Amino acid sequence: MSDVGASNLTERCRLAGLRITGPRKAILKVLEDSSDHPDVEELHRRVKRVHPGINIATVYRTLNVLSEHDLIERHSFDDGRTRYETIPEEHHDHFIDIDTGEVVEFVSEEIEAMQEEIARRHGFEIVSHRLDIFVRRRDP
Amino acid sequence: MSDVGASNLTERCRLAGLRITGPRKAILKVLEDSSDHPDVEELHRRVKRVHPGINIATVYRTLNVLSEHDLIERHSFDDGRTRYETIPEEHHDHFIDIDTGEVVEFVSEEIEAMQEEIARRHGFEIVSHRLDIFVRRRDP
DNA sequence: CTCTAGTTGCGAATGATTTGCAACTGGCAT
DNA sequence: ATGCCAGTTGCAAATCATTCGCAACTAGAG
Ligand SMILES: [Mn+2]
Ligand SMILES: [Mn+2]
Ligand SMILES: [Zn+2]
Ligand SMILES: [Zn+2]
Repeated sequence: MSDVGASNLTERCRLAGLRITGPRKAILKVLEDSSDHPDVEELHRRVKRVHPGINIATVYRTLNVLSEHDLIERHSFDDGRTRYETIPEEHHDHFIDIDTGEVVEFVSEEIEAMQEEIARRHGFEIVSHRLDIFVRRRDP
Repeated sequence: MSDVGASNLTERCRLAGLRITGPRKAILKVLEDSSDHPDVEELHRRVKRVHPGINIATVYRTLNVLSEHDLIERHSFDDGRTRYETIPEEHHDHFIDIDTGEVVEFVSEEIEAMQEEIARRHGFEIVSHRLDIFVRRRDP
């Protein structure tokens, strides 16, 4: 039970030639189960619940490996620690509520298209980008 | 001689109630004279040329004060160190050439407008944002 | 089952940035 | 001009997130 949706991330790891060890299984599961943007400490905390002995250095190393293989995404949001999320179905950018720290995702085909357009005008080819919009709830 | 263009930044500091000390004069001058996006070490190097005794902790502290008063802008660009630039006449975003590290500025009214639009749709008010586009020169 | 390169735990090392503290010094008030 | 004192500085030590060295494991190919 609970094995619904054969772990895509684990399969992708295998394809990337990564060993599927106990600590990694735990980390992958936590990543898949997370729908927010946790930092390393928080991921470590979550992973310990299923794999108590895990060391935070292992979490760091595994996240680096996963991110080098483009299996997860790394974010900054300017609060000093790096945050992570699984690669989404569809690319999105983020609103960060500066009052609550809440992160809200959004998609804008128009903005994406305009980026391509302006990059082309400058003779550049886009490799990646990040659009972080720091916001505050509208006074109603 | 060379005192052309009475230092706007210094005046803004005075208005903000900051003391204009020797070390600060030097830092402000370097910031005004820089048209790139130097990091703290580089700024420290440049400041030492006009004020040899300055300590890097002072540079850090001053940059923090200036940035808290919105007199300069802080950037990340994902290379581990924080970079700075004076607040520009007109807001702009950045291309970062991942091969050379070169930073190129651009302005897109359209993208700015779309951000406002989408933020409004989500019930947010934009406080600030950052759009960093990591690029590579087009194969000609 | 064996063997080995990949992985892990642990503690020490890094590197950027911050901080405690005593010694200075702008610049407003006499 | 002179004095005063909160803001500032230099220096060294402390933080904080992240990385690394290394010896002990172990996944998984053959
Ligand atoms: Mn996201
Ligand atoms: Mn710029
Ligand atoms: Zn985007
Ligand atoms: Zn912008």
